[in-house]
Order: sequence, then structure tokens, then C-alpha cells
Amino acid sequence: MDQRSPPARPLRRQLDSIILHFDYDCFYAAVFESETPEFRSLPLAVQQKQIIVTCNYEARRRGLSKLQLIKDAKKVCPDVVIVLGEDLTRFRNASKHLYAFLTSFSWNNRAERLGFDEVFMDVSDMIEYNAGLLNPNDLANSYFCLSKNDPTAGFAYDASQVAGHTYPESSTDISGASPDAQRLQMHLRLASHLAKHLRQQLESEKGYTCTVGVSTNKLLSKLVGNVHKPDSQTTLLPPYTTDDDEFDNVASFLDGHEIGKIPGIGFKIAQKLRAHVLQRVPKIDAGLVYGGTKEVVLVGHVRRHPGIGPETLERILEGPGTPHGIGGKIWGLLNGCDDTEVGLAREVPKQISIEDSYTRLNTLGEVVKELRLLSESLLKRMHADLLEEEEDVETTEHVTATDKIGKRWVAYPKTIRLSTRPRLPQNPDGSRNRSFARISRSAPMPNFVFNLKESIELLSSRLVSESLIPLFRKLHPEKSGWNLSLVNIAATNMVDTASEKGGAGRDISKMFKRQDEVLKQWRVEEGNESAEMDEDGMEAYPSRQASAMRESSRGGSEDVPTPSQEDSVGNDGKWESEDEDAMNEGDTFMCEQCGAAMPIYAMAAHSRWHIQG
DNA sequence: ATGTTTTAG
DNA sequence: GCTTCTAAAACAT
Repeated sequence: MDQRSPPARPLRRQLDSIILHFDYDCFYAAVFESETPEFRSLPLAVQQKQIIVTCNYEARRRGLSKLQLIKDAKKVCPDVVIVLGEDLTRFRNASKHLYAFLTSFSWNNRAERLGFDEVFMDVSDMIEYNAGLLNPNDLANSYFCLSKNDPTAGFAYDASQVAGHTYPESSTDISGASPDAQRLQMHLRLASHLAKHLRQQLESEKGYTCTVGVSTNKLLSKLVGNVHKPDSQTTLLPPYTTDDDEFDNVASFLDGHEIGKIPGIGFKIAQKLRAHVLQRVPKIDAGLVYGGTKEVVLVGHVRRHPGIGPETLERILEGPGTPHGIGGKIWGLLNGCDDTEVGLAREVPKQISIEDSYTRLNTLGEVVKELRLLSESLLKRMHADLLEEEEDVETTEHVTATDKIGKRWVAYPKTIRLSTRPRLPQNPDGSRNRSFARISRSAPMPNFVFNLKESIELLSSRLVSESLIPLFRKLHPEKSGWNLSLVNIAATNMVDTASEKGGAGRDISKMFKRQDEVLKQWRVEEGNESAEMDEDGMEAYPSRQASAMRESSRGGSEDVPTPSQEDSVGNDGKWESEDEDAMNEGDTFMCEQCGAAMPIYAMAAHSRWHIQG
């Protein structure tokens, strides 16, 4: 559970898990190709501001590349088709759709999205099960079951061979190796066939090609996938021994990688590692701000460096802000060990943010205009990602205005944050230093943004004047003199509301009954002055629900998340003015049946509680 | 709880 | 004259 084990973690590779890593080929371009199939045969590039963020393989064949300036791209390839990709909505939607498709094959729901275009899947259970089904005397005619219940769901395959590419290209003979090693080899082989099947399904059903890596942990499956791309897959073959470098495919595979290529080793850590093995400050590649170095230091160089080990690494890397135990973690990565689990499928994001960048933004008027645009996008995103159809028709027919709208909030953000990236003032010599540092201020999310009856335009304009402008003044107290290169607004501090859908295949109906009993206890107490939820009452109902409810009970009303604004006064006192009307005017609503006060997003759940109880 | 840093795609 | 637009996690306060 707790992944941070103190300095010395044992150097153990997990050999019992099988992890697939999917990476959709040039994803942004593929989304446009999916919408407009004619693009498939043309050189296609996706533009954001002044650069190409990605391009299809036809464009790459003609010399285009990621993060290239538009004008350079046009020089290299004048007939390139350029599409604008600053609005990420279509990519986000496609990503969710493909993720849902892949997840539908999972038995354990351990499928984790990384960005829009990558998915890790822990398929250990499917592999284990199918390994048990093999007939050792006729491996060539095997059948892979995709469902334990439905024996017709699956595909035929040849379990005597690996599907797709391998690293290394030809397999080493391990017929004399331990039973564990033989078992691992068979598991990886099965996984390669599963990967191939999933790739074929993704292409035939959804029209997307991808690149897959097959190994025993996230680190290795992700890295090995890169060996052959696009539209391809690579399996990291055993032996995965930990003790003998000469016969360890993991070590020989990793040793050739530049250290900065290892996921988890970013620019900062990589620089410190380079400095240590080179015994001097590594040069940075001018022109590129981040990610560029002329000094090539490989994993093997660091791993074999005299005196290296988790403790040394901890000492090299330590400093303000560096996580405790980083030395052990990096030592693990250099040795192919990564015990981080593939996360459970997440229903809602933890934060939603919208940003735009500018070459010049230095007047308050323009800032207000931009904040309005960003706020509208943010509220639209909140509606798209945090709202769910009220599928229960019986309750919909009862009472309340929120139910009539037919949607409810599955999660709500408690905090709004404004970030900017100021452009640095000019140096005496007229030049300008580049900085990508951001500064931010945050405040409670006002409840009115959850009102589904008001227009987005009105709500965002209110959000700008009542929350974002005050935050902006905190960030930039001076009237002028600043110039912003970026503005970001974010809805953070996300709290899930109790949901029928719940996470990850739990028995939600049972959970709801218990919750109702808790709520009844609370209601009985409600008439009293001492009507505060007490901890002991909660302890009778252990686990996730209890803590989730405890979390939301501080407002005094159970089903009802804390009204975030009323109790914390804005420092300037100004943006608080409409106190009198708050009850009727959009912030807080009162239940007609029991008189409980709550924000609008809580009403649907609250009325359902009345009906069921 | 709020703000910053690092990493990642 | 110019590097996009996000998301998560962990640290520091």
C-alpha cells in the first residue's frame, strides 16, 4: 500500500504480474483522421499556437516532427495539411471512448489512463487463468478465453510462439531454467497474444492503431513498447534474473537507455545523476529550455558507477522538495524494479483546468475578457465531466427542480484556483529571461456554479467578478506593469458524491441501505440543539463510506457537502455582499420536507433519501 | 488548506 | 517577437 519504504527497499522484480502498455499512434492526428478519413493518405499536422504538437506518419516521412515551428514545417513540406488542435474536447472524448473500450476487456478493472493516449492494463488474472487452460501437448491449437462465464468469448492462438516483436529479437534458450522462469515465459507469451487481439479489436472496431509493450511491470512494459512503432508490439523476453547481468534481458535492455528516458526520471533528477557520473555540471543544450542535454549518460553508466546504490543516490538527489526515499526508488528504476500498481479505473478527474497562453496580456480589461472565456470553458467542462444522467425515472417523477433537469453532479470541486505565468521584466541590457514559473491563488468554489438552471454565460460572468477578479488582485496587486504569458483556471479539490455507480464494481445497493440507516440516526437527532454528527456513530459503519460521509458531514447536514463559501470569509470582505437573499437566490436551498439547508447539487441525492427512507 | 515543484504526455 | 494544454502527486507551509 504505502509505496514509500524507507531508504533500503529490497531489489525485487515482480515476476507474477503481467502488464500491457498501450500507446495510440500519433493520437491527435489519428482523431482527426477518424473524423475525416481523407486525411489518412495526406501529410497531416496538428497545430497549437505556433507549433506542431503532433503529426501523422505520412507527415513524418516527409520530414515533419513533433514540437516543430509551423513556419519550419511549411518550409520542409509545403503541402502539409494543418488542423487546429487547441481545443482538446475531441481528443478527450476519443480518449475516454477508447479507454472504455479497452477497459471492457479487463476482469479486474485495473486499467489506468496516462494522459490522453496511453493506457496501462494489469492482465495478470486473465493470463493466469488461461495458462491453466493450456494443453501442453498441443500448444499450437490453444484458445484464449476472454470471459470466465462465456466460453465462446475468446480467440484461437498458437501458444508455442510469441506474437509480434520481441526484445531481444531472438529468444534465448531457457529450457534448462527454473520452473518459475518457464512459467514467466509462458505468461508473457500468452500476454503477447492477448495484446495482439486487443490491438486488432481496437483497429477493426474503433479505427485506431496503437503500439503495445508487454512485460511484468509498468516501467518495463512502457519502455519496451517503444522498440517497435507504430502499429506494433514488443514483448520483453525472459530471463528476468536479478543477480546475473550477463543473462538478464532486463538489465541489458535498460542499460542502453539515456537516463532521462526512464519514466520517473525527469529533467532535474537526470541532471543530478549526470553531474554525479561526469563529476561536473552537465551542459544544457541551448535553444531547448527543458529536456535537452549534450551529455549522454546511460542507465548502465549510472548503474555500474562505483559506490552507487540506494543510499548514495538518496544523498546525490536530496534537496529541498525532493521526496523522501527517492534514492531507493531511482535505484529500483535503474534495475527494472517498479512495484507501483496499475490504478483502478477512475470515474471522475481530480481536477479540471483550462489555460491559454499569450504573447501580450497586460491590461485589466483584456484579462477580464480572457477570464470570461476561460470560465465558460471550465463550466462547460464541469458539466461534461462531472454531470451524469439521472437514470432513475421513479425519483425523477417526484418533486424538486434539479431532478427535472435530469442531471446530477457525481463530483464537485471545492476549490477554484487562478494561476498565471508572468513574463519576466527586461534586463538592463534589453534582453529578457525566459521563465515558465507559475504563481497561483485559490479560494472556495462558490456554490452558485452548480446551479443547473442558470446559463453558463451568467454563471461564468459571476464567477469572474466574484472569485477570479479578487484572486487576480491577490496575484497581481499592482495596477499595471505586469505582462502575462499564461492564464490558467482550475477546479480542484474534487469530492465524489455518493453514487449508485460507485467505483470499480462494488455492491453499491448494499452500501446505500447502510447509508440510509446512518442518515436516519442523524435525522432523529436533528431536532436537538446538539445535532452534530458524532464520530462514534460513524465508526459503526466502517470503510470507504464512513470516511466519505465523515468528510462531507462538517457542514452539519449529512448528505450535504460543506457549503464552501459562507463559512470562510473572503479576505477583502467585498465579494460577500448578497447575504440576505442567499437562501433563495442560488447558493443554498432548503428542503421542503425536512428544512435541511444544502447547495443545489446535493438536492437530488437528498430527495432520493426522503423517498427511499 | 494553500501554494509550489516535478513529472508526465 | 514565439513552446501547448493539460493532469497528478508530493512537498512545504
